[in-house]
Amino acid sequence: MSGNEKNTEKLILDAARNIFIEKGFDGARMQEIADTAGINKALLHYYYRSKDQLFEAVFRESFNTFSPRIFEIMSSPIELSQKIRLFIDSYIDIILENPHIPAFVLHELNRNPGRIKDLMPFTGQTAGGLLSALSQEIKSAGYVEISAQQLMINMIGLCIFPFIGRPIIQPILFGNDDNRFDEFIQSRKTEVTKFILNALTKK
Amino acid sequence: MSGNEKNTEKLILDAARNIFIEKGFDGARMQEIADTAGINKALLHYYYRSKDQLFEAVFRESFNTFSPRIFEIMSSPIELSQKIRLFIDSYIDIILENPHIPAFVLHELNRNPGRIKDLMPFTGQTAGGLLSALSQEIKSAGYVEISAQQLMINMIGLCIFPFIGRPIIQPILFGNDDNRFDEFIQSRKTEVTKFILNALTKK
DNA sequence: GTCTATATTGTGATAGAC
DNA sequence: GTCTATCACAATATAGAC
Repeated sequence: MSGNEKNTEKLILDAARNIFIEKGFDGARMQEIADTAGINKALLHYYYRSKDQLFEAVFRESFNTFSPRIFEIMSSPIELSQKIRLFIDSYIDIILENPHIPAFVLHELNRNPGRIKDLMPFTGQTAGGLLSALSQEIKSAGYVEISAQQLMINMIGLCIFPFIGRPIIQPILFGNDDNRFDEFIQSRKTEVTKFILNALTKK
Repeated sequence: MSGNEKNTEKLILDAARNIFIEKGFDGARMQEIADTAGINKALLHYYYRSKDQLFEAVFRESFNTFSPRIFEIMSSPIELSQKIRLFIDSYIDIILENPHIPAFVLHELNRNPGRIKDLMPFTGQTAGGLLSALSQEIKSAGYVEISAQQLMINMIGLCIFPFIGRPIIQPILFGNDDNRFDEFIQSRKTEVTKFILNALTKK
């Protein structure tokens, strides 16, 4: 344990995060991670025995960027319409800070669906309770009939999709203009919130 | 050109499609494609000079599974509410027939965003006209104020997300039970259509 | 802890016989 | 058109000096 250990480990993790998230596990190269971190391959293997272990660290971290906050907000004791506003707002904020993580996590889970089981002990238990609670809140609020599952998927999908789909959305809908896409994203918080709340309101 | 050429080419393309869509470009191996096709690597390179060219064929095909149909439906001269119903219905049908293509195409476009330009000559031109037409239809129908872009993204996102997110959605929301997820997807057509039409209706 | 050098295996691609 | 054999290089991982 020399004085540089913590620092080097952070350099490695930062580099690994960038490379893995950009290229995925299969596209990432240990050499490139080492170069980005400003060290050599051997030192990578000194800190993390294998590419798999290094990836595992990055993937876990990425996964946890999103899930805890979701559960936290959805289980807070506030009125449903406010909860939805807060959820959309916070969720899009988190994505804006980590715009490439959703595509990364979803791709890696599709590549290896079994991986989710390692991350579930927390996630799985909490979900059941949250959903039945949400289901009650929907009824109490006098909203239209919709299952808690459908509503959750709608909310998350509406927030995430523009980012996952950016490489196809931007060129087709906004041309090469980054600014027009950014404006689109900026207005998304308001637009998605309006859209969802209106969809839930009886006529 | 022997009698088997067409047949072999189809074997190769079928195998390549399966492997590339399952594992992505970086995860796919020419050896595995050859094995799946029941031939050897050399023959792969005889039909497609390189892995890139073989991938290109598969990717183009996958991309075109979705985009033409979208434009076709959205430019058909029917009433907007019917158009939306038809769109959701057809779009989810297409995904059900090719459930892994959306994740595949979006991942490969994120891995190499420049690639979209090769596929745009058709796509790009048509989009502009469709969007301004859609914008008019939204106003004429007396719906809430929403841009054509926001509406399109909402419709596509609500259809696609459950499939891209399946590896995380199913375990968390429905446990290991495939049937409960299938039921969920089955009801999605109706649910998404209701959700969107209600969101568009003034109160 | 960090480096250089190297072992070992994997992988895309081609040569050449049939 | 199809095969076997092989090349050339890329990539993960380790050995061993400092």
